[in-house]
Amino acid sequence: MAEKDAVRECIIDAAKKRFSHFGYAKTTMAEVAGDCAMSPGNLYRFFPGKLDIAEAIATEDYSKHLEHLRKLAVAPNKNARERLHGLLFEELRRTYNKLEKDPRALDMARTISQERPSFANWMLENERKILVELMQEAERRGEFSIADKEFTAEMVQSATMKFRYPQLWTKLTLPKLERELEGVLTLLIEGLCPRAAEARRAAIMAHAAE
Amino acid sequence: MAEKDAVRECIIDAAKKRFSHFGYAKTTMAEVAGDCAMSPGNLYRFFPGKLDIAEAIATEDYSKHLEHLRKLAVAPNKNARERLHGLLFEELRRTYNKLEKDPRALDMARTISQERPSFANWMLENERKILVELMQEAERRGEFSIADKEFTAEMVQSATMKFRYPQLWTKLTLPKLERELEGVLTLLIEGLCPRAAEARRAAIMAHAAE
DNA sequence: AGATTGAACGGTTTGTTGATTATTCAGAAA
DNA sequence: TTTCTGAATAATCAACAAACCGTTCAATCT
Repeated sequence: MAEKDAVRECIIDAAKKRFSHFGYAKTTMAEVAGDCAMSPGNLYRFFPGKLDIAEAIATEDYSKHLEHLRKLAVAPNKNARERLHGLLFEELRRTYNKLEKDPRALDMARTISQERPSFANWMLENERKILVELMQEAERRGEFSIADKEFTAEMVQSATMKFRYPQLWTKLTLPKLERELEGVLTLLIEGLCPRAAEARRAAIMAHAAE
Repeated sequence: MAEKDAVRECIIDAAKKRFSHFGYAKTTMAEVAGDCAMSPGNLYRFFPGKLDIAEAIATEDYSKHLEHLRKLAVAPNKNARERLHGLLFEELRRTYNKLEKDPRALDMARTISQERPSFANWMLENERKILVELMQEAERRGEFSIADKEFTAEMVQSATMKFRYPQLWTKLTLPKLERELEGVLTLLIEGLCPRAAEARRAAIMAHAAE
């Protein structure tokens, strides 16, 4: 079984290299098999298909990212706004940098989420869970008190959708995107009503004074 | 000159019928010219090109919509939240219905905003102006008091982007979209901070009592 | 038997050719 | 002269064939 895992790893490694160098579409199963000194047919004893290799690569990478996000969501030395800021900005920057460093990654990402909508959904769900964790932590600390956290998390995702899909960026630079995300974040935290903001500031000061 | 305008109108009418019946791509300039009893070459004395005919049709239709939105933005018998609600929901419903009634409209819309990004930009700008009007009216009535209205309008558009692009709806039904927009709207108005919502309610009651 | 191969199959992509169409413009019509 | 035409042009599209590639599986090897 350890042997089998090693072979899986070899396949993933070879595919990772070829996908990022030539792109998902331009990489053939025969090539990946060749890199691992096996026949194309044999790949199918380890993965159901080409897309599953890509999914495995994406999952591996994404899991690390998720753990990072989870830490940001409950960082002890930051208040709720700072934690949400950290979360959303980390996600924007990761996507932006990945895209800039390797434009081929976009093709692969698009193929996966087109062919396997459940995968894209799973990512959103994970991030939503982290948002819920953030809000629970905020409640524990008396920062926010949100009745339906799951629903609110969904709404936060909806409102920040623009920053998750590079197709919607239309040649915007990272600083412009960051400025816009900062604005949306402020709106989400404080709302449009001005007295709300005043009340919030008062609440923070009261909390700091005690 | 009145003569010329009549011919323009004839061309627009003929194109409108053909575009909505057969689609933008499947309609030829020769056909539109034939409908107006003229040669294809002659169309170019009235419009620089095919896309400009489509743009004229879209502009005409959109202008009516804009006027409607403008009325909603300053409706005297509604408070700021209701006006914003009316605005955003009207926009969502218009897009949804237009799309459901005539899926060909999407092709034309996509072609225009792909080939003429400035047109899509112009529409966003117009709607942003209306949002600013709404906020100015709100300030006049003591409902909101927003420092940088232009920027805030941009942020509201950013946060509600999902509801403006059918490509992002992924098989969602209108009721689901409306429920989601309602949630985002609440978030935008009240913010995540709970004391803000309380303060807002208090402010409304104080305003009603005076 | 279980693991592995590689030829065979069917679906997709690619490349090519012919037709269609937006646009132009020299000249006919008014 | 001004208005309009319709053939000419160049660009795009559609259709078809060939090549390619993911996937399967009967045959081979260990």
